Amino acid sequence: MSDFFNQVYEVAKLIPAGRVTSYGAIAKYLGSPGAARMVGWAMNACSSHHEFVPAHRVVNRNGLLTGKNHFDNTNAMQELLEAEGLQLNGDQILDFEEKLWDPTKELK
DNA sequence: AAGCTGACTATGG
DNA sequence: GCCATAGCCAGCT
Repeated sequence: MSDFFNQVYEVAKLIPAGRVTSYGAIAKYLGSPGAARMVGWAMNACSSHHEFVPAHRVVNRNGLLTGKNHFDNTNAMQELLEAEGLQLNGDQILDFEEKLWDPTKELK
């Protein structure tokens, strides 16, 4: 498996509970701004990773749960987020900017 | 082996 | 403000 995927997983696992980040933010942190799709792809392949990856804490730049379709149950993602203290309006994360955890700012 | 695909994003009409 | 287009790059068929 490529290092890119591993790095995506590594960053994803660093996201604190109750916080979220965007695909683009991770891609940028990994040095490939614009490769947000690869981050999403990495999430899709996270089942091949040996450890748990909190893919539900990664959403698109609008705070929309675009990847919920890829969970076993389409409610699983929002339920997990709500269980972590996030407020959701359907697929939309409320106060997204407050909850946003940007690796390029928080880590570095 | 070559092309298609995708859980994104930014930009232009 | 919504639709179309173009970069992005690794895995899958």
